[in-house]
Amino acid sequence: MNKSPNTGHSASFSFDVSRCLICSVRSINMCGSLEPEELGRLSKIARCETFSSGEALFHEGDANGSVYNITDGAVRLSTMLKNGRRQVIGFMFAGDFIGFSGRETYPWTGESVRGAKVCRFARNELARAVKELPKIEHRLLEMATSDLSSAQEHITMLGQGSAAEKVSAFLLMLSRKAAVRGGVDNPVHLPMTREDIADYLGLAFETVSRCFTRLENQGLIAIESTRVVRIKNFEALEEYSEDE
Amino acid sequence: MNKSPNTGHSASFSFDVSRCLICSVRSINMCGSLEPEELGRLSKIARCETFSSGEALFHEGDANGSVYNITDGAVRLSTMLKNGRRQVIGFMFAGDFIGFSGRETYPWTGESVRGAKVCRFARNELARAVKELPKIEHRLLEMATSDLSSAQEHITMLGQGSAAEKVSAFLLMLSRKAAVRGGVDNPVHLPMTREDIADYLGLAFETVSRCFTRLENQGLIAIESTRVVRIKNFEALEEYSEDE
DNA sequence: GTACCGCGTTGACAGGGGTCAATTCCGGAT
DNA sequence: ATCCGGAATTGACCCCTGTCAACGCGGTAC
Repeated sequence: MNKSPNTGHSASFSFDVSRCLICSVRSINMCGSLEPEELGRLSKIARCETFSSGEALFHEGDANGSVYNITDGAVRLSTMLKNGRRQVIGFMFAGDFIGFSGRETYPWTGESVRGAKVCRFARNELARAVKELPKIEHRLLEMATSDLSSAQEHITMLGQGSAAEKVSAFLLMLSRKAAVRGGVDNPVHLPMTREDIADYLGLAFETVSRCFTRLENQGLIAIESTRVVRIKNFEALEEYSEDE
Repeated sequence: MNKSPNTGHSASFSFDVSRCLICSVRSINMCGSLEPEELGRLSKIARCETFSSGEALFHEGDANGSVYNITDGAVRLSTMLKNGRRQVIGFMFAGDFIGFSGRETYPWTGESVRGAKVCRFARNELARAVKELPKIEHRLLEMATSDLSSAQEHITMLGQGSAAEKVSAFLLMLSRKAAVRGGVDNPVHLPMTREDIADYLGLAFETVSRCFTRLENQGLIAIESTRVVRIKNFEALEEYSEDE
């Protein structure tokens, strides 16, 4: 049930500002608020790291020492409950920021899903940079506000509707998020397993699987492969996920 | 099902800084970061308002013009779904801030629960004040981060466990929140209805009612009155709400 | 005091989804 | 190409919880 292999090793190296200037997700993340010369200040304390499939960036309960900008791939945030069940709090993609937590230890475990690249900052070093560049704080507030909206959508997804409605809403959300970061929105790519989706939606993984099959039989989606789903009827799927 | 009477009228008046200095929740809200002389700048743009039971502060879809500091009572944030169901996003109490949303319109309806007092700020005026007093932005980021933690707890509550586990977790959360804002933690006061709790936890209100009865029969709580519940066995209730 | 109405409780029943189990599929390694 | 193990699918069954319904309680207005 618990599965954080933490195998392999992550490469880690700092880099100069030129790498930041060509960063494909800069405009939508924390650094987007800065001028090129200000970016230099940040790039000095950034460390680039690569995580292989399933590898943990940090574990729930570890000292909360770093924050992360995801530049490629996907990261799953989850928390283990006393009863052995797992709740997936969210999936973070390129452009997302991980680290909004005031606690001394991480409240969740962050694991790469089929590989991820990140920019890591030591908390205290970022705090120092923020004092020199208050713009960053403004941008961080915008991003925290956006995360809060996502969490509230997640709440609505969990609280309301049948299993099929939840799965429909999940597919539409992934499609929308892919579009926001400049990807293709229709053949939806699912880097995570059925069990990951189930733990995100508060369902059993068998139920998630059954819902995919049912949605396909009803002609709303086409399962091109296990991890690629084409939405054939957006309106019907949206009606199906009759939320908000 | 839809119930936003919006009856009665709210008193509204601005006030001088002396009211702020004696504000009982100042230390835990947005204004807590400011020195008395800085507080004067904020107090100039604050408007004090009182809402009677069930009255709406604002409706989902209204122009997002104001933000609120709650100084007394409780406010319910909720969203209506296409299928006619309602999801309660959260209950906000004295010291809490309402307004973390970057959208042009409110994504939820805010209604007082058995009366509430608030400090209202026009969004654009607050934004101007923030530019002069960047400390406020720092404090707002802390508060948004805290809200995000609450939302993630809510997600865990919704995704995992039986109805009784959810209700147990809810009672413990209310107890904890009351303690944080300086109230009594044990006879837990419930300003909201069973239906409000149900819509918060993604349950039917009959199920919530049955859970209360069952927890009482098992000796974990005592229902002193409909809106007052005494926790008789914290450990057992925590074990029961076997989350996190 | 009394009548009323919203809120809460309790009961009966049916269905959705969790659980357990067997089988198939797919992707990566040899 | 073949093998292997984890992931996904599908089936059977039962329990939890949603739904519908009736009833009781408590506070408010008159």
